[in-house]
Amino acid sequence: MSKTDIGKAPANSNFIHEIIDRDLASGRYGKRVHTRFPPEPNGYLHIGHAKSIVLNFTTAVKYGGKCNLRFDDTNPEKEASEYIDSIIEDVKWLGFDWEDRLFYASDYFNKFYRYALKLIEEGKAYVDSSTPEEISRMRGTPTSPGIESSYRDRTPEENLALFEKMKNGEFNEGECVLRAKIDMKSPNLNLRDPVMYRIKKVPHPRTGNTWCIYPMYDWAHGLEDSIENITHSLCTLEFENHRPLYNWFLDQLPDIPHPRQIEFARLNLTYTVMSKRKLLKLVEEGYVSGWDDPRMPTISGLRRRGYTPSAIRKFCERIGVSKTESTIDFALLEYVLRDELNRTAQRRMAVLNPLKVTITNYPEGKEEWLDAENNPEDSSAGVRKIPFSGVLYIEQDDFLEEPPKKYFRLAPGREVRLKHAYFITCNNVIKGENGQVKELLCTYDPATRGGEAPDGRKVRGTIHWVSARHAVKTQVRLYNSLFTRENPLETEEGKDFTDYINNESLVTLKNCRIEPSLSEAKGGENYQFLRKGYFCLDNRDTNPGYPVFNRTVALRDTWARIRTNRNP
RNA sequence: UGGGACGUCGGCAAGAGGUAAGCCACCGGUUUUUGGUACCGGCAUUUCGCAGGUUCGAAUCCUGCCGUCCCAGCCA
Repeated sequence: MSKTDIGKAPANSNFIHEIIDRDLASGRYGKRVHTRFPPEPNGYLHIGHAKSIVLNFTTAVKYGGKCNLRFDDTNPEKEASEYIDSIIEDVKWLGFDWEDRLFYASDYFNKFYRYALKLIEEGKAYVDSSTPEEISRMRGTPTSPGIESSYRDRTPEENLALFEKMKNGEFNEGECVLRAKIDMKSPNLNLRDPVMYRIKKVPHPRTGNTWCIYPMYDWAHGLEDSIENITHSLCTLEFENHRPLYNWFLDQLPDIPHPRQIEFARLNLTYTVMSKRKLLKLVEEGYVSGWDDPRMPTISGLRRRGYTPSAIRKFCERIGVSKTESTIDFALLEYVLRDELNRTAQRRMAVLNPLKVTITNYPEGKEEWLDAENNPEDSSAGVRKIPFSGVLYIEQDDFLEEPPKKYFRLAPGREVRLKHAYFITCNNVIKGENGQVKELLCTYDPATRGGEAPDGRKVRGTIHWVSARHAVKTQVRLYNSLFTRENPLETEEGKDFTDYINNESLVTLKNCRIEPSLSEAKGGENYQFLRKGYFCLDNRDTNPGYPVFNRTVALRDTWARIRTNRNP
């Protein structure tokens, strides 16, 4: 799907769209649909966020509406502009356009403040001078009601004065908070006089030292939505319990728009973790090289790994939107990716674990340049020339001295096709001191140039190769799942998710050989290394003369499956 | 001894009283100069968490159970 297709094809309906359909029919929001993606800039975006981004933006497109990008920057302790920059980059990279609607909750701090004043004046909010511990204790538990603070009955005048002092920095952090006066006996803990403002004498990335009181999520979020005239505020399931509070705050301000909050299930994927806290731990404790480590489920990690924005979008549309907590099989993500790359990625030949092959009957010093199609799925991709000579490398896996049944590749006395080149037959095996295969002596059939035998004889196996003299030495990184468990959070006694990190999640091969055309590979482009998988240049670690490739995803490997099924 | 939500194939997910879509995974097979791709076939019928009930007819409606998740931040 190209960027211009966004929102045109998807539109698999879901329960949220049904709600919107009804709102549209009833004219509830003036026939408008306006959504928003509201990240907190306290970490990097991951594929779970992509689900929300895709949902919000494509929903807007489907209904001819708009979608804002809004930073929910209400907690300067955790937030940083580094994160703002990365989030902007990632949403853009995913292919979405918020036009001129990039907003920040912090831009509304003044409005929030004035609305708070209004609630105080109406006796609906009060300054509580209890300690955090007292407030926590008085909140009660899920099964027992809370008790009212002794400060709950302060007069509006008193509260106004106190709140003013809070704003002016006349109190220390933790000395007091502004609370909504709702119901300490509510079975919903969120309604037990929730905190609206707390004191934080911390500079804010955007407002600097202007404020030392910062609004809490519940107080801020509905107002942000209302100020931006959002119609449908989509969020994840854990905010379901907050919806009554979202509505309560807006009900106290009857003159401003009141969006509808709808909750959906967040994305979980097998063999990875998705919480910012856990991803941060992986980064900080060095389990991965950074937020953009290609093993990370972050947008930046997937990008570096070679995932395309369109594959991520397609994936997000495929998984559906519901309220059922679910875990998507990572294989589905890989399927969607392969499905795209198969159609778009040019083919190249690369030998990951080289085994030398000498063609004994090939004229000394001769070389020839053969035609190779760039993509059998797309003839417009054209052809390229690849060099052939008397000394080649093939994959170590593609030769077996004692081949098992159904093994179609090279073996002593056996003939195979070198893709795009010739049939070769293995005559001799040269071994090293430890008995390891060092080199193969083969003969080629000059009549099979291009890979077809004029006498019509067939070979079962076709393998890839590179010309030793022409090949470029390179590093290839094979990535596997970050964890060995489908659900790394399901831990045994005394263990945590980091105990299940897959020590084969990164396998670095330093002696690979690629066909010469690959030395012109560009970052951000995907190539299929024939019979191996899809790879892309690692822009960060590539050195002049020594390219580094990341394996984006392997090809399906039926032979590997046969093997494991045979001896499990 | 609370409140809010959710239970349809191994994983997602349609389904809205008329007799269980689709996709991934998995298993067979065909084609193939990639053991890739493509294509064909199989994969929920005493079956929709369980048990009752209503109905000519129930995954859909009613009742009661069971299971899972969320909530006691001055995080979002």
